[in-house]
Amino acid sequence: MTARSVSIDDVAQSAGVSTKTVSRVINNEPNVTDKTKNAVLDAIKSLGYTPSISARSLASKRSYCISLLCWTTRSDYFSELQLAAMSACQARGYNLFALLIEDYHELTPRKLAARLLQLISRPRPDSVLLTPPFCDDATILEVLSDNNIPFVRISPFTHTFASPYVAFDERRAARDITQYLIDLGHERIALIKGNPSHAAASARAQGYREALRDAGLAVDPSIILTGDFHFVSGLEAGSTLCALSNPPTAIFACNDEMAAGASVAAHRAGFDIPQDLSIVGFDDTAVAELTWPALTTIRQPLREMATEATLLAIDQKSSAAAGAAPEGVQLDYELIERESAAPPRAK
Amino acid sequence: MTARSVSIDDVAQSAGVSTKTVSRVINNEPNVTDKTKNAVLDAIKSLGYTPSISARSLASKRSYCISLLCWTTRSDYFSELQLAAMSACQARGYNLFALLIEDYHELTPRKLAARLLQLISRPRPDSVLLTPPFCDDATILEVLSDNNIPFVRISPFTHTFASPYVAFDERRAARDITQYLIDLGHERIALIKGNPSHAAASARAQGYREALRDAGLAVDPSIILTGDFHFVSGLEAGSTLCALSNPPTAIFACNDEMAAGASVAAHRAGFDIPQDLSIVGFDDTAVAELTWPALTTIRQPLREMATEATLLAIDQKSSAAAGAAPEGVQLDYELIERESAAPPRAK
DNA sequence: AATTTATATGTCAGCGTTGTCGAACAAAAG
DNA sequence: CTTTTGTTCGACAACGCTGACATATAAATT
Repeated sequence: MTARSVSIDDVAQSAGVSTKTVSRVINNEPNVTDKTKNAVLDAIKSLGYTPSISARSLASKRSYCISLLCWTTRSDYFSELQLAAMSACQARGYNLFALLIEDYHELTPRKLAARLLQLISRPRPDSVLLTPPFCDDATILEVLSDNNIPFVRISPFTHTFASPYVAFDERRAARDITQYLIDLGHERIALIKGNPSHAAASARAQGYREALRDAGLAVDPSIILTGDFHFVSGLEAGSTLCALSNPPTAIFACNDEMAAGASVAAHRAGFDIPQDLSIVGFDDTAVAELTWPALTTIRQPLREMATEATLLAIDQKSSAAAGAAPEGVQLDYELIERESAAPPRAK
Repeated sequence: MTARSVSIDDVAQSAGVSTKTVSRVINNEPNVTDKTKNAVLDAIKSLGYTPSISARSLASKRSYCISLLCWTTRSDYFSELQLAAMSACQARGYNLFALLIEDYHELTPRKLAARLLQLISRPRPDSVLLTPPFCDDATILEVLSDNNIPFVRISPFTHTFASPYVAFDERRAARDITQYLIDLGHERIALIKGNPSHAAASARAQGYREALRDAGLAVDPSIILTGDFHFVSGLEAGSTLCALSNPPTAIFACNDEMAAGASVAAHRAGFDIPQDLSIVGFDDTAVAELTWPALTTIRQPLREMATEATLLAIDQKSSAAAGAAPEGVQLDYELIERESAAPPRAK
C-alpha cells in the first residue's frame, strides 16, 4: 500500500475548484480572486502538496532547472557559488545542476561547442549561470544564443553581450590591495597573474599596474609572472621569485590558491612571512584561512553574486522577446586584513 | 521557428517500428531482435535523439535522479565524491543532486527527519548516496526505509542494515599510519579525533590505540583530543598540544583539514615541522598538498568509492523485492608519504 | 499436422501538469 | 437597457514517454 503522492487533482477537489485554477495559483498567474487563491493555498498546505517537476516540465516546456557551468569543483570558489545558487533555486522550486568542463583550456572551439551542447541537451536548462572564464568565451556565448538558452554571467569582463550579469569592480579591488601594500611601504611588489584566458586575470593585472603607476613606482616585468589560478602555479612562481638575486618584498597573487602556493614556496626558500616577504591573495576563499600565516586578501561577494545571478536567471523573460535592457548588478568587495602582509624590513 | 526537438516518435518512424519498440531498445529490455535493435540505434544516432527525462519519469515513476547527501560542500572530501558520482550518473542518463544538511549536528531526530523528507520529496530520488555520518544515522536510515527509497552507504560503520555499501578498512588504515609514526621512532603520539558522531572517528581512534598497544606504548588520554573534522578544531587542538609542558613528538589528526589546522598552530607556537613535530593526516584531499609542509596521509579511494556507489545505486533493484543479499564493495587505501613526518629529534 | 509455448512487436491508455479556448459573469460604456 | 470590455474560471487536449495487454510470428512439443 504505497500511498500515492498527493496530486493537483486532490488539491482542486479539496479546494472545490478546477485543476487549472490550482495551476494558476501555483504559477502566480493573474485573474484569480484572493478568496479562491487563499482557498487553494490552504488546501495545498493542509495536503502537503508539492507539484511534480516532471509533469510541469513536460507540459510547460520549461525544465525548472538552472545549470551552473564550472571548470572544476575542487575549488572553494565554485563551492561557494554552488551553495548559494542551490539554495536560491530550492527556494523557487528549481533545481541546480553543476555542469563541468574540466579540460576547458585544452579544447578547440569546435569541441567545446560540442561538449556544451551535450551538457545542455537533457535536461535543457531554463538558464545557464556562466562563471569565469566561460562568461567571456565567444564560443560558449554563441552556442547558448543559437540554442535560445538564456544565461546570466558572473563576473564578466566584456559587456558587449546583452545579457544580465552580476559583477564587482575587479580592477579597482586589485588596485586597492596593491595600494595597501604600497601604503605598508613596499616598493618592489611582484605580481602572479592568473590564466590569461580569464578576463579577470587581465582586470586584476591592470589594477596592479595602475596602483604602481599612481604611486610613481616602476613596473618591473621581471617580477610579473603568469600562473593558472591553481596552487601549483603559485608554488612555481613563488620559487622563481624567491630565487631572484633581488627578490620582491611583497607578492600580489591574483587568487588565494596561488597565494597559498607562493607562501609554501617562500617557506621552503627560507623566507619568513610576513617579515621577509608579504603575500596577499584575492577571493577570500577558505584556503585564505588554511594558509599559514592567514592571507590578507580581497573578499569577493561570492554568495551574494550567486544568489543574485540565480534569481536573475529564474526571472529571466525569454530574453529574445523582452525589449528591456538586460539587468546588471554590481556588488561590493572588501579588503580583509590578516597576517600575511606587513611593512618590509627596514633597509 | 524554434525547431521542435526530436522525439521518440521521430525515431520510431525513421526506424520503421513502433514507439514502444524504441522504448524497449532505450531501456535495454529483452525481446528485441538484434536487427531491429540496430535499426533503432542507427535512427537514434542519426537523429541525435535523447529521451526526455521529464516524460520518462512521469511515465515510469522513476526520477532518473540520484541524491548525494552531504553536510557541507566546502570540503574536498565531498567535492571528490560529487565529481565522481556526477560522471557516473551522466554516463547512465541519470542526474545527480547534492543535498545539503549543513546543521546536522544541531538537529533533533525529529527535525532531521522532517528536513530529510523535504529534501527527498521533489524530485524523489531513485536512490540516495549516504556519506558519513549519515550512513550510520538511525533516523535517516529509518526515514528512507519507511519511504521505500533505496540507498547506498559510503564508508558505513555499522553493517547491521541490509543495504549495499562501499567502504575501506578505516581501522586498519589508521593503525598503519600510526605504526608508520612508531616506525619513525616516535613514542609520544597525540591523536586529534573527529566528531564523535561520525563512526569513522571511532574506527580511526581504535586503529590508533591498537597500533600503540601492539608496540607496547602507553595510551595517554591527555594527548587524545577531540575535534570536529574542521580546520579550526585542528588549530585549537594543535595549540593545546603545543602548549603542553611535555608536548608530543607526533600528531595523528583524523583528517587532513584538522592536520592542516594543527600544522598552523604548531608553526605559531614556534615548532618546526617535521623536525620538532611530525603531523600526519587522513583522506589525502587537496588540502594535504596545500599545507606546508605537505602532509603525509592516508589516501582514501574517494573517487572509486563514489563511482561504485553510484553504479550500485542505479542498478539497485527495488530493494524490498530482491531476495539477494545486498552487495558490498571493499576498496583499498594507500599511505602517502610527504614531508610532514620525520624521525623525532634525538633525545 | 495440430497444438502448445516462447519470442517479437504493436496498440492504447495514462502519468500530472499546463496551454488553448470558450463560458459565465461583472463592470464600464454607449 | 443594451452593448462592449474585462475578469474569473473550467473543459479538454497535449506534452513524450512507459506499463499493461493484445497480437503476430517462430519454435518446440504432441
